[in-house]
Amino acid sequence: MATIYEVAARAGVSPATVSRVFNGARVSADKTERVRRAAADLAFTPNRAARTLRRRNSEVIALIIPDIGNPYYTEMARGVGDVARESGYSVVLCNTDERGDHESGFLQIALAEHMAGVIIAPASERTDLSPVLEAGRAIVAVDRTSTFAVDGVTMANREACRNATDHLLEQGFRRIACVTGPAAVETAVERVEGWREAVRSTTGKDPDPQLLCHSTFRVDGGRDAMERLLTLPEPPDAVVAANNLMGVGILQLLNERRLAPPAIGVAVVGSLPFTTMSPRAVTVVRLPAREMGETAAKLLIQRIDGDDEPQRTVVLQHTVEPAIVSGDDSAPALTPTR
Amino acid sequence: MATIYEVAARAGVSPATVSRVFNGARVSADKTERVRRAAADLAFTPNRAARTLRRRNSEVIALIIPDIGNPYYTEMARGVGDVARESGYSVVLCNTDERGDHESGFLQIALAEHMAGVIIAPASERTDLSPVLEAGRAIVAVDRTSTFAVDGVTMANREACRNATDHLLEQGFRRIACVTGPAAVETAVERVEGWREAVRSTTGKDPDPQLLCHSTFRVDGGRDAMERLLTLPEPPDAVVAANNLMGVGILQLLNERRLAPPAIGVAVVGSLPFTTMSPRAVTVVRLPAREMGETAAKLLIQRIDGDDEPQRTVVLQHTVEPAIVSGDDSAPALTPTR
DNA sequence: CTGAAAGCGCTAACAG
DNA sequence: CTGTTAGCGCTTTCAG
Repeated sequence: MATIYEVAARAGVSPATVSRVFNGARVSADKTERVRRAAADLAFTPNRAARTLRRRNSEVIALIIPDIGNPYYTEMARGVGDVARESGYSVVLCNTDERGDHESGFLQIALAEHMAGVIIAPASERTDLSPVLEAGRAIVAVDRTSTFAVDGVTMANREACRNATDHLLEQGFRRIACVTGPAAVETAVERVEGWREAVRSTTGKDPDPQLLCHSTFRVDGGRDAMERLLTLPEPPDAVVAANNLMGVGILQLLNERRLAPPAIGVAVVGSLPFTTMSPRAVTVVRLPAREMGETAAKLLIQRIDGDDEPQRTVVLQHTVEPAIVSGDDSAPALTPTR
Repeated sequence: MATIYEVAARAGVSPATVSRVFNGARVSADKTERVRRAAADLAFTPNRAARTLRRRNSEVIALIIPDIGNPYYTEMARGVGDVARESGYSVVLCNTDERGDHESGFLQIALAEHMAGVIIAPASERTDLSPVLEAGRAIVAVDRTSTFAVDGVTMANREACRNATDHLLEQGFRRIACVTGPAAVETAVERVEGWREAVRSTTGKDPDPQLLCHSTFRVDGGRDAMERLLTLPEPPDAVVAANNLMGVGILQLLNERRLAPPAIGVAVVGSLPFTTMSPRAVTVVRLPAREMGETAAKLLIQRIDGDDEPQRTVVLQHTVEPAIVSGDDSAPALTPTR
């Protein structure tokens, strides 16, 4: 690892000039050329730790997500990565497993490493973002909002789940269960509201509380919840899954029990990326995860670049891919794989 | 962000003593206590850039993978993360999208940031790892080997695919296709060999070359390949997918064409984590991805800690979860979800 | 056990 | 446009 001094010596210029060449400051063509050549000869790469120390600012963005095993977040990560790379930032992915302690650990590290900014899907609405704010670092919340004053990018969760439920109602289902995530997670709660709204506005009354199941936002969570629902004295005739993974779990269990749709109505909020069944019997509400990542990254980079407009929140719109209950079953699947 | 000097002043000691307290060097109990208190009061966090600059070594490990959208790699990432965290390292995930240029970019960054080590699933056998080696940094290759002299952790790819194919043969299939990844990817090729071996040893002759399909290691790749295979004058009666995502694509297409197993035999090398079908009709060869990550992390940390034994390679064993062709179909699925 | 002091490699004034 | 110089915050000899 050659240093700027060795390059300077070899090129016959001062270290400052070398630094300037690598930072786009004005340097005569002649010296620029000599520096470039010397740097190439020595395989020089600027020492980022030194640069960060000096500038009190690095070129990396932390992306903190609750579940790296969920394709929804990895798709989002792709969006963040693409936009960030275009602007010269690297993204480091931090997986909290929905644990608050890991979350604050990563936040800590982001500050200690002087990272340029952080994009976080907070495990809780009350995740303490104040250290970041106080340090004057850029931050944007994705997927879930925060009680702290930060920019945000979210989905229209209530509407998404309402749309999903509406499709089930249109198909004639009347006893529709809702399987959602932990009550502490905002998206889980908002989606329940959408479900309740839809049922209420069609049937004129609140859904049976027994039909609401909280569980984890994972495959197991969906399985467990569905299992519980099936043991009800009066089981549901349809179910709406509040996230993709729960949808997978629900469908797995139903398949095992020989209850696959259309025997029972199923709608899922979120895409089923790696499903192997023809998804035509399931209503899927596609959430633009990648776009969410891109938007968050753009917002963050604007802030890093000094934008100090008032706090903003962007709400992204979903698209509904309705189940086909009857019709030409040999047509291609409606849900594109990628 | 308080500095070590402010903490020192508040505790009435020298900066060196503060440093010692935070690095586990011997300091009197009295001063240790005063330093701890002062640090807490000031919410002091050591500046990592400074520490890294000085020590020429950071506490982060780079994990470079070709496809963050593949659950196989995210499972592996979990394994790496868990082991690393236990030893006080943070892991940053770098997604190359199977692109050599991104790959070398990340390698560059890892060096420039003086990261403690890197774990890489090389996009190609010939990915240039020499800069890392020359810098004396620890490195281990996972999933795929390297022509460079580095430690490695891989799967028994040939055997895995051979086992998968054998199960198909045992079920009586005789015209078995193999759908695999790019010919440039080692795992893709090794798995083909396993297929060929199995076919040869049972039928006594080489498989029909038309039955071998190279494509991308993704869902689309599996779909495309399967589609091609079905147009053959003499289509296969079974197919072995060389990775999980291709397996998903193949099953999707077969479902759409109403050709789902057991109408056609299917075996997959790799788990089907988010599949919604009952997987009992499909032979799955489970690859211990998480364990691979854990092993790689342990190996890497040993090297970081100065171990200079000769180069090592660990080969992990898979487990076969055979398809159930006949029998009690209402039993639980054989493939656990998590 | 503790403090003083010298950098790690880079950038950013400040002169010239 | 270019060189000199003074640190960024931390660790680590080297004395004491």
